[in-house]
Amino acid sequence: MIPDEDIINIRCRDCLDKSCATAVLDIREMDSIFRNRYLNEVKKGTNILNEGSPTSHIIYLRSGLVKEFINRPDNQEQILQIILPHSYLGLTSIFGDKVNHYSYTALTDLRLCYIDIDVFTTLVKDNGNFAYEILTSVGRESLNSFHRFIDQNHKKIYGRIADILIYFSKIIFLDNKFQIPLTRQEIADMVGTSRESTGRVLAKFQGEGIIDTHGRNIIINDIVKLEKISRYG
Amino acid sequence: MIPDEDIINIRCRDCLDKSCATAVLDIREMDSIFRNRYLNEVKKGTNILNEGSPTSHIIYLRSGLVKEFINRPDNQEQILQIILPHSYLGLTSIFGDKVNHYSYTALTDLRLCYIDIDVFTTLVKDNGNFAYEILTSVGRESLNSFHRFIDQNHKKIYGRIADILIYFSKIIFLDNKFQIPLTRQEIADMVGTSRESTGRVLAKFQGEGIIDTHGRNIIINDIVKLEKISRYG
DNA sequence: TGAAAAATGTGATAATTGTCACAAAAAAGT
DNA sequence: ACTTTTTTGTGACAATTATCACATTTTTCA
Repeated sequence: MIPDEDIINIRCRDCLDKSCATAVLDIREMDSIFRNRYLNEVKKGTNILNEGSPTSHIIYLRSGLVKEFINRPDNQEQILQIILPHSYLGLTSIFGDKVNHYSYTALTDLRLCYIDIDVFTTLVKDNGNFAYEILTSVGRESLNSFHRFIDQNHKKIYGRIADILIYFSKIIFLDNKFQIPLTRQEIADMVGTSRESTGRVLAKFQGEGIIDTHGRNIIINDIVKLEKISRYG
Repeated sequence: MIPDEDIINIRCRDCLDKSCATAVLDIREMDSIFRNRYLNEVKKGTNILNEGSPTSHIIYLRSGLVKEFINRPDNQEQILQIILPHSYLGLTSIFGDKVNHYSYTALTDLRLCYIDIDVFTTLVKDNGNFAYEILTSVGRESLNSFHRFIDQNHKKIYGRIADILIYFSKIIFLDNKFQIPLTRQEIADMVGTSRESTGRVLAKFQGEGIIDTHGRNIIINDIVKLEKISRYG
């Protein structure tokens, strides 16, 4: 897909989608990103990165939603998180062994910026404030994922599914009504249960009036009850 | 416990226990750490940090073993990892909200260095190479924990316990014979099962000749079989 | 060394959830 | 609009593992 001319030509310094971290860069530094970045638009469903591949670019998500996952030996997926716009994909993997440790797939149409890894590294080394911002976001991101994961780990499936619903409502869509960008299988892959169990739990929630579902359309009627289930279920 | 005079007085630049990251600091910078660090020796079993407490110092583990864990609402522990000497405790938590997200307890007697967080932050901001090294180690550390956790998540208890045994043998003690610094309950807390199940699995492994156990003393006789169990169990 | 506290073993039972194959429904593509 | 592919629902059954209370062993500490 070929981006519009004006989206191609907008400079990083003028870009409304730029990351928090880049705010600490000076204009010269922003321009160095601009000269070395490559803009790409990508269709829903496209595979963006595969775990194990070498990292040549930092990928910045300007718009759209991305699922981050790993392939397990029993060829099931483990979905780690849904990535929101204005974040980098897999920052954690980038430093160190320069190999991508996670895979990424577009859940919606996306707009991506590819930034050369050497340019990015140079910025980190030359601008301590930028380094600090990146460090902060790596830390926060990994804590978030980790906590979510640990939380889930000791819950039964009702609690896990409740968690997912709350996650999409409160973190991804900021609405009690949304269209979940995942199949039942993928929801299952996110919480580590089976497709069938996932469907059964959603049906049960529906039956109890906690949610309404028609396929991927979900309305949360009773968030309080859902939170109770998340806590004790 | 009061450290020996010569251990108190050794400067960071001369310290044999210093971290890889500090290797990129110049002497002036190392001395700034030295002037602002506080050495502490701590007995086995001591609580070093509690999740939720504000971060005032970076803690560097010079010697000993530490368990990193979080307290779950059902007041069980979830042990995240065993921390080896020459690493910082909870680097991930330090940037961002300046709150400790994990708790730490000494599994053996320890020697710790407390470094003022502002001094540390200044170094990160002033020395890009140092920032890069820290970034690398935060990334690597969080990937490691995360991977271990995900791996465990879809395994049955035999596989999980096998994992733990391999972990202690290959990563912590580098020996097929070791004294595990955890109770059965703690092993259970690490893999997310019950104390009873943990004991039963270890007894079973013993019965099959895969390991020998007398209390905390463990000898791994058949690492190959253990790895097979880890993979398929 | 002896008493108290902590850690571990035991066995039966119950709860949770994955699994299977197939039908039905929905979505995608032409 | 129609075919093909993908996704979802269903119900019975089996496997896994937590739970319980108590006995026993080991460790800790005075």
